[in-house]
Amino acid sequence: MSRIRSVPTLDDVARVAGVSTATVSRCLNTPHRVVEKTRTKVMAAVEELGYTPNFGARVMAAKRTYTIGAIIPTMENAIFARGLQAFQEELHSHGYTLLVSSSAYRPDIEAEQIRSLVARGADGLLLIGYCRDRGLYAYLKRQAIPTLIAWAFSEGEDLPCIGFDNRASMQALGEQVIARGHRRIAVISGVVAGNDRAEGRLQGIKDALRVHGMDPDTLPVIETPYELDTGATAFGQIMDGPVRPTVVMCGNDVLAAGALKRAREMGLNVPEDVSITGFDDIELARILTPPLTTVHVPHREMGRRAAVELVEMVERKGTGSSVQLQSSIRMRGSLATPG
Amino acid sequence: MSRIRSVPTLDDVARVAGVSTATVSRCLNTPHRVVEKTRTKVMAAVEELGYTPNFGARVMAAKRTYTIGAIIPTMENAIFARGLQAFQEELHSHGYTLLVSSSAYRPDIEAEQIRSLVARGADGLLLIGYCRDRGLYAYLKRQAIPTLIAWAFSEGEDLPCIGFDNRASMQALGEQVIARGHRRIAVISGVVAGNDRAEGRLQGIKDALRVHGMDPDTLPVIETPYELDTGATAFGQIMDGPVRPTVVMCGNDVLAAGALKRAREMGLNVPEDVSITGFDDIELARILTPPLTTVHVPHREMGRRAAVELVEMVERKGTGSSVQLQSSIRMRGSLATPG
DNA sequence: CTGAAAGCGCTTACAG
DNA sequence: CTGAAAGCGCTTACAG
Repeated sequence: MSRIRSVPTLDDVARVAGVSTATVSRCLNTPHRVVEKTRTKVMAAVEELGYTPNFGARVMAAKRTYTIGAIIPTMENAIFARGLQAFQEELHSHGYTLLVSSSAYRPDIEAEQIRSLVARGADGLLLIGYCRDRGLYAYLKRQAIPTLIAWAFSEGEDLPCIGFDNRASMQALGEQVIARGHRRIAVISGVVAGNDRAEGRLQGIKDALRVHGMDPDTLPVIETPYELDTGATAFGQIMDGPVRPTVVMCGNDVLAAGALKRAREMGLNVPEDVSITGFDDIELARILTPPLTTVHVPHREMGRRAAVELVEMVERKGTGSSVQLQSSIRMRGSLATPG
Repeated sequence: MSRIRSVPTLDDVARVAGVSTATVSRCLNTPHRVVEKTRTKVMAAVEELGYTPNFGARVMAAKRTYTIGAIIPTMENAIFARGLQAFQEELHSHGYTLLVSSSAYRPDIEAEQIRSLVARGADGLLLIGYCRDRGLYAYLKRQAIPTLIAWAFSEGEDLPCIGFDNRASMQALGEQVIARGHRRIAVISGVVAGNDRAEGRLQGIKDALRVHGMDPDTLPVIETPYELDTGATAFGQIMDGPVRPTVVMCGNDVLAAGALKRAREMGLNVPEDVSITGFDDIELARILTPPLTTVHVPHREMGRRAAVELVEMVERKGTGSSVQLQSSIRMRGSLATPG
């Protein structure tokens, strides 16, 4: 069969340079172990042929890809964007390439993507949150692939994590809300099933109620995907209900932005008629009118440290250690004392 | 490298199942060509060992990855997020996996990532816009890797593209602005160097001026990266200048949002004191106060069709055809007739 | 410093 | 339907 010689191989380079493939390989990977004269010759051949190493072959022979895989629930809103960008920048400075996939919050797709990334020889993996099938963890363990969990912090898990305490953070915000005199509180939560961050945030609000002697079981909660429109719809439902709350606490800033939008459409003034709070402090929060009271999360810091930690795990073959970051409350115009 | 030893290979499966590696491979890739009984036996062994094919080896032997690579300039703001999500969904329905990298608008990083994705055996590539080194195009051609350009439309290029005419779209908006009576126009543009979309949009505004007999050379333009804060800063500079414009046209919605924010901080009312326009119609545009007049781009449609087109190119080995999509203007509260 | 050769884990004509 | 074997393109002990 006639071979199409359009893509040059190591062999071609070796032939053109008049050396062995071993020498070419050395020129590319450990240039200091080849004498200058040979190296010059080889590099000229590389240049002439426009040679690029075949990654698959390289991975197979060397068992090392300098690739880190990350799977995030969504690319659509800005929740993960900032942190991921910092993650990538830090990885890049250590010589690693980041490959990203988004699972659309679907566990089955996430599982598929994990396997795909592992099979592609990812040296390490970044995953969001803890909630997933036990089998998947067993798989990761068997493949012995360094894995770090981000955007969540929890003691006593098998895998190291880097993040903050979603529950305690939201509780702190809840207590501030109550301290300002709010008693009729409603919640627009993210979908809790399979999402430990959303679950934690919801529980945090309930914790705050308990602390103040209120009954968490009567708290009105609407669960909905993290989208502007669903946030708007949920807000409408709540405000059309029999008992209007004085504050609507949202599971994240995107939901809160949707709520704010609907409030405006309904002719309600925020915060005079109703207060609204968010979570994450994405850029959006500062440019809304009024700006959003929310929980600030150190996204960039989290991304950067996740990269440092994961590279450490990959290179030192260590098990990694968990890092807890602090969140903080940003008081802005969308929260006031109830009128 | 204890990791390597513990991961089961095709050989292990073959041994456990008592068949040849060829048969195991067939069970995995072309199951209908293996009798049921053998297949059951093999699949049991696969299950028992928790076998996952080594991707590198597979790529090398089969020359096919069912992977599409995409490199976008940024993940930080929502410009590409929606379209990319649709791209991924459509690819997934065709059995392909998407791998994404972000170049931070840096040509050197983009080049590196293109080579990395190609070396990793990507079956096809999605790139944003046309501006890049000729050598890179030569490389892609030599590697014979199907490549589609998105977010831009231009006739007579080597590679097929899917997108809209950035220049004509912005011209249309510019003409509307002028038709409303604006004569003192200022522009906050994205960085034009290496960004044909930003360049096209800027030219579009100048085209509009020409059509109305105005001099494009006296148009005040500030070029700045696509960020909220830079948009805000640029807006401040413009409004602190000697001649205040009646309208500030921005290169995209993110810049416009920043401008709007600074306007508020300066105590200026939009659109009474000054009008502001954007481009892209990302979600943000609708929730700002006032909502943004902008150019609507069919992001999801673009992403979806890009996927269809690229899969076609990969599977039919065709050269692909270009698709031009229509943008449209969204008139909202941020634009009014000058007071 | 350099080369011959084994091996990485898979797929796929080619026989049987 | 199934197996033996060549080959994909690279890396890396092992010799020399």
